[in-house]
Amino acid sequence: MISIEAQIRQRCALAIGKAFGAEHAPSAVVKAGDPRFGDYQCNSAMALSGTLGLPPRQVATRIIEHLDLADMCETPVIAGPGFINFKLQSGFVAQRIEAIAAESATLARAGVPESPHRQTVVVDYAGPNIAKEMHVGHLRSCIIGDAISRIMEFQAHRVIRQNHVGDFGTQFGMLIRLAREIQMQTGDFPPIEDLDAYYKQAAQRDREDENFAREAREAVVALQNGEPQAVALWRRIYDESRRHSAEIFQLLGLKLTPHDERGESFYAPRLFGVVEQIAETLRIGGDGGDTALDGIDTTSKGAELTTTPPEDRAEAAGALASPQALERLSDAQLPDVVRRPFACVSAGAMCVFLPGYVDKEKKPLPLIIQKADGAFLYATTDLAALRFRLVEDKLTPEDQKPLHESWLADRVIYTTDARQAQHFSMVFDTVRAMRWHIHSQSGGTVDLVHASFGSILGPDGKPFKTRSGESVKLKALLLEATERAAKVVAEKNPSLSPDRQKLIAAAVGIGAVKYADLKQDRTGDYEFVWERIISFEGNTGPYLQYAYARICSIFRKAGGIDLTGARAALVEPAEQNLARSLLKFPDIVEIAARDLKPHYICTYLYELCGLFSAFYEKCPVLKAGDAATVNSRLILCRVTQAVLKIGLQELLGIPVLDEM
RNA sequence: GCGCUCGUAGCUCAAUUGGAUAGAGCGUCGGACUACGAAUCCGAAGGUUGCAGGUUCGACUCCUGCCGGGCGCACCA
Repeated sequence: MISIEAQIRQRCALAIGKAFGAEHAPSAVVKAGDPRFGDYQCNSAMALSGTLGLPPRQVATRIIEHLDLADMCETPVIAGPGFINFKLQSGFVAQRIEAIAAESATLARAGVPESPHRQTVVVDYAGPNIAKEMHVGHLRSCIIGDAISRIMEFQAHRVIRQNHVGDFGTQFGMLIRLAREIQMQTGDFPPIEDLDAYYKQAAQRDREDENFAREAREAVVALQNGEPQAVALWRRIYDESRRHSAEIFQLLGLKLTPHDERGESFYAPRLFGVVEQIAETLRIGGDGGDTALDGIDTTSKGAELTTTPPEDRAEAAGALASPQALERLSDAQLPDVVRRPFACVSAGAMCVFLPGYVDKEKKPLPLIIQKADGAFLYATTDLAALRFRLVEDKLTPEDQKPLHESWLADRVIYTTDARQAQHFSMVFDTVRAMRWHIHSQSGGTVDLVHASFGSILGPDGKPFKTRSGESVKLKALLLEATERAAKVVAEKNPSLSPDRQKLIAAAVGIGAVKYADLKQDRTGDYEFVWERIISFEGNTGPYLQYAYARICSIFRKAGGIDLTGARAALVEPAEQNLARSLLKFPDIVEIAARDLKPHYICTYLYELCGLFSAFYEKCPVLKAGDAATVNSRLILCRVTQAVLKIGLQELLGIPVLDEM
C-alpha cells in the first residue's frame, strides 16, 4: 500500500508533466501546514512560475486541469500566491481506516509500506569500551542506534547491527598485568564483578608504579602477538565485561545480540594488512612531489575525492614505489596544500593525508593509521571494519556464522557522538580514496553516514557527571529511573500486584529515559534533569504509554468484540481529525528514515495522542448508544492502538503496556 | 588561529529542509471528575526567531559580516 502523500505527489508530478513537460515533473507535495488548508498541499506552482514565466496561480490552474485525484480528494483549491490545497474525501479516509483495521496483517503495519528498493544497511552503534562499566556516554548511541536500525528494519531493509566494542585497547594491558599479579599472589583469578573498581585499581598502579606501567605496555604487545597467557587472561576479563554490557543491553531493550558483536579484537589480525594496503595504494611523493599532487582542486572535503580517476592514482602511485621515496617525503617535504589523498611516513608514523584538513599551524593534518612505535589506533580499526563491511570476503574462519554471505552493504551508518565528526570524515575520505565504497559487481557506491548526536549535559549545562565528578554509570541511572517510576506506579495504581508494579515501573522508567533522548533532534545537546526526564506530563514516554493503556482498557471492557465488516463513520470533528492523522503515519516513518531522525516519530506520536485524547473526551466509545457507532469508534481505537504500538515499541524500542 | 556546530516564549524544545498568521510542553493564571483510566482535557497570557545586511513571489531555514556558547584540531577512543 503506497502512502497517501506519495500517491498525491505522483499524481501531481503526472499532471505537471502533462501540462508543462516531463522535465518539470517533480512535485513538491507536503502535509498541509495548517488544518484549515486541508490535509496536503502542492507547492510546485510558485517554484515553476519563474522557470515557465507564468503567474503562479495560472500555473496552479493548469496543474489542476491535468490532475486526476477525484478518487481521493475533494476539488483542489488554489490559495494564496499559488498553493494547491487538497482535502481528503471523508469517505476515502473512512475506507482507508477500514482497510487497515480489516485484518491483523494490515494492522501490523498500520499502512506503512515496505521500501520498494531494499538495501543492506550496516548500523554501527553502542560500541562500549568494555574495560570499564558502561556509563551515560554510551546511552545515546545505544538508544538512537537501536531506533534507527528498528526503523530501517521495519521498512524491510536488511539491517546488520554492529557492536564495535573496544575490547583490545591499551587499557587491557593494565588489566591483564593486574590480573597476573593477583593470580600469582592468591592463585585465583581476581574477582572483577565490580569492573570499575578493578579498572581504577589497575589505573592507579599504572600511574604510580613504573614497572607496572612498563609491564602493562608489554602485556598489550603480548596480547596483540597472541601470547597464550595474555590471551587467556584477556579472555577472562572480556567474558566478565561482556556479561555486564549484555545486562545493560537487556535492560535497555536493545536488539543487539552477541552475534552482532565484532570488536577491536576481531579486527586485530587485519590491522597490519590494512595499513600495508593503504600505504601501498596511496603511496606517492618525493620526485613526483607537488607536481603529482597538483591538478585537482579539492577545497571541499570528501566528496571531491570520488572524482579522481583511478588511472591517475595508479600512475602517481607507481611513480614512486621504493621505501626510500616514502621516507624522502617525510615532514619538511610535505606539501603546503594537500590536493589529493596520499599515504606516507611522517614523524615515524604512517599517515594518510587528505585534502581539506589542516592543523593549528595550517599544516596538513594526517589521519594516523600506525603510530611511530608500531601500534595501531582506532582509525586503523575503523578502516579495517569498513573494509570488512564493504569489500572483504566474509568467509573467514571467525565469521562463518551467522553472516557468512557477503554483506554488500549499501549504507553504513555510524551512530556516535558529534565530537568524532572529523575523525569519521577523514576515515570515510580514506575509504573513498581506496575506492572500497564502490560495489565490485554493480559499480554503485556505498553511502557512508555519520549519524552524529550531541552530548548529555548535567543541570549545570556541563557534561553530565556525578557530584564527585565521575561519569554516571548506566546501571545506576536505569535503576534510578525504575525506582522513580515505581513510586508513581504505586501511588497511581496500588491495586496492581507487586510483581506487576515492578514490571511496569521498569518499562515506564526506562521508557521515559529513552523517549526523552529520542524526542529531541539528535544533533543537539540536551540537559539530563531527572524532574524533566521522568516527568509524566506533556511530551513524555509515560504520557504515550498511558494513552496506549487507556485504549487497551477500552478493549478489555468491550470483551471479545468482532469488528469484521464494521464501518468507520467519522461524523464528529474529533473522529475526522484522529483518522486523518492516523493516515499520515507512513509518511512520518518515511521522513524519519530518510533523515535518520527518530524525533519526527516522537513528535507525531505525541500529537496523535493529543488527538486521541480529544476524541476520547468528546466521543464515548462503548457508551455511544447504537452498535454501529460503537464499532466505528472501536475501529479508530484499534488503528490508534496499532500505530502507537508500532511507533513506540517497534520503531523506537519503548515498551507499551496494557495497563499501568 | 582554522574548522564544525548551536543561538526560537521566563525554562526545555518543535517547525515536514525555502512555504501561508513561527507551534508544543513545563511554569503562571482560570476552568472540567455520579460518563469507557484526571498519569487526562479545555481556555488565557507569553515572540523584532542573537544583531546587521543580502538573495526572491516568500527566509527560523540559503549567502556575507559581526556578537555569544559548545566541540574538534599529530600518534587516546
